[in-house]
Amino acid sequence: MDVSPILDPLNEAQRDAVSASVGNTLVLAGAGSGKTRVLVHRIAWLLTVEEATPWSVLAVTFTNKAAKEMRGRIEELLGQPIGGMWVGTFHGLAHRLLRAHWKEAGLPQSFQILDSDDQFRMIKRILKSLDLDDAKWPPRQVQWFINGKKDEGLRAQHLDDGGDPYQHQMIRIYTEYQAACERGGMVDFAELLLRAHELWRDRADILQHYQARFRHVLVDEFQDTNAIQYAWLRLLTRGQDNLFVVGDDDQSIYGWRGAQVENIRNFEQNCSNSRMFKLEQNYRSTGNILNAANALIGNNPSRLGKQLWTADGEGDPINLYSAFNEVDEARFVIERIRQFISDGNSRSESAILYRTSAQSRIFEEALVQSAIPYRVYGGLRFFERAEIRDAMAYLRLLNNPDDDAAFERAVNMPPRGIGPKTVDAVRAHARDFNVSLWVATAELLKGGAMPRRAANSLQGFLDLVEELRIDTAALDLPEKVEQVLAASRLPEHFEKSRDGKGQDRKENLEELVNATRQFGYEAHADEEMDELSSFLSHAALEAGEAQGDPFEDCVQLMTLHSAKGLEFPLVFLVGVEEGLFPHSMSADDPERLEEERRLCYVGVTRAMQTLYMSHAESRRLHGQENYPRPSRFLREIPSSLMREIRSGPQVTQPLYSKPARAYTDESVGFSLGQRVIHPKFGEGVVLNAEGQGRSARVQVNFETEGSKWLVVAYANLSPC
DNA sequence: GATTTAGACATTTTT
DNA sequence: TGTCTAAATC
Repeated sequence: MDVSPILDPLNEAQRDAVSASVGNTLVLAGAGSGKTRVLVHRIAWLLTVEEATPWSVLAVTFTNKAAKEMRGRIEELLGQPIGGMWVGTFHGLAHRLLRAHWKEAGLPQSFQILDSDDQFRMIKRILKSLDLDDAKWPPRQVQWFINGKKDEGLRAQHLDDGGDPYQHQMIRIYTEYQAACERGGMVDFAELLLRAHELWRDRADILQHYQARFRHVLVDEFQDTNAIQYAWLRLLTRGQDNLFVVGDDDQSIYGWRGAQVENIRNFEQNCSNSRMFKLEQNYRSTGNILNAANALIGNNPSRLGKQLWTADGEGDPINLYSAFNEVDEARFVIERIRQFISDGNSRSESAILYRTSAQSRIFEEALVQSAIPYRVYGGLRFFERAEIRDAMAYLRLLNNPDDDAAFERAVNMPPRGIGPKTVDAVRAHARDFNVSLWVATAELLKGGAMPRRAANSLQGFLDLVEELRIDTAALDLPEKVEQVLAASRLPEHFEKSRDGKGQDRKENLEELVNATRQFGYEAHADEEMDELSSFLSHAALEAGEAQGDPFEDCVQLMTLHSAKGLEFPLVFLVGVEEGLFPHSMSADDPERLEEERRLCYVGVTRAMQTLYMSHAESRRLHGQENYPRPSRFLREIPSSLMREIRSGPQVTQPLYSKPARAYTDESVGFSLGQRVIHPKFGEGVVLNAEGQGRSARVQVNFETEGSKWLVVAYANLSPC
């Protein structure tokens, strides 16, 4: 058998991992070391050398994008489709299991997926029905609590309040929420995983079937698994030693949402007969960038340990820019990007990475001003748009009239004279008789106690949905959607709204028809669901691409979290300041501080050729002027790898933020932005000056001591 | 039922 | 300081 296409493109470490005998295997894959490649080639190896059938392979990822990429690359390598293989996200695969075993999982056959927004609204409704003030019990916090518990595999009945009234109330809300989900046949994201786990845990026969089927289980980004995902994998592979996982403990940046680094750190202790392979050769970045990354991450005490290296050259040093303030920082970055572009590079080869999404605004303004196209990652995605959700609500009602979330959304959208009072009456009836909003409406109308106007509107709504269901029953999906849209009158409603977005919204609705057509072309035949339910699940599980034309050549703006897995020739890591990065919310806890450092490591290793890091001496945050010190992460990178870029005095002038002011105040003797040294406080930058003669004072931002006002006559400052 | 205004609040996000 | 939500008003 010729295995050369599988092994030849690999380096030695990769080859060892790919060709390892079947057994529990951990591949510790550093940034840019060919992680996906190993996974893909390993599967190809199993299918050829180990003679595994596609049927016997399960490969799990976290995002739909990663799943799609993996499938595509395997098929490309093998030159044939891999039909029977299960490749998907944890949630997608759990969903598939639950569809196949809905009865055993205790779900109605027509169960619906509740996405985050539906879940949020559902929680708000529960709070209202429990008569709880949502100022005191913020729905976001409740959502966080419930999902957190589910991610740990805990149901409300497992929880103990320990006498704490806060916990007690949260558990009560959790209980009510779960009951409401069950009444409506709703399953939220975390519930998918939890149910799938319980299914296998409680039904030995079903578990055995899958254990017998999946002889090979592979996991991508293993450091991001949470407790329930891990438990699910352990059940499936129990006693089989067939778990092959790839990940990097140094890139674990989702601890805050339940990911457990311990899963990868303790892999060898937890799994029998396990081996570890380290991939340390990096194919992405220059030597200087890797050395910086290695030095930085070396400050984290608890690691599995690994050193990235490259066979290529050292490259340029890392550029460090100390901006006067955040405006100057943006100005500097955009200026460098402009140069980069005029040197003949494309805009999409450059990226601006920041810790918090609020930081994007100032860069966007500067880019707009320079007329440079850009794209911000992580906005609203297609199926999250209000108009799309409105239209989907009608489709959901066709599928299942008891879908309360859909009912609430559609009942007065477009407005048809069903106000909050009317809806409240329906809600009250639904609660009292423990029925869905749809049934409650029908009952109220039959009772005849409704005011005439409201009754007419409600009847009209019920009739509309009912007629649509009958009329479109035989149509295929795109036609169905087209007819539903027309009957809902949503397009007209958006069209006549004149907030400038009306046309866009109407076009998005047309795009929805396209999406259903596209969906029809893709293979979803193996599922035993009708086309509409299948599409609804798809919409919930895969929210689609974010806005923005991905084909246009744009400067890329994103948070460090969303940059994981990407690479760019030119990277700007901005706002590298204490309080912002590491973020003040993480500063007190050593574990979270380590995660911040890993985040910085992720950021640094995104850069292929050139990396700029910048911090500002002064930054406006929440309307307040701050004088942050440079981040400790900057000090953790050896200065021999860095090149400081000093701005000339002409650029220290804040461009638009402050009224023009003299640079050099002769009476003070120092200029703004100038670097000075103080015998006790060390080096710093002059931020501000006031007064004259003996009372003249300057504000200096010291690297170690922070910002201080000093009287020039006594301070013994000297330029440096 | 749309538009205006006041108030809260401000890590990171995929499914 | 800017954004988002909810109440208040036309």
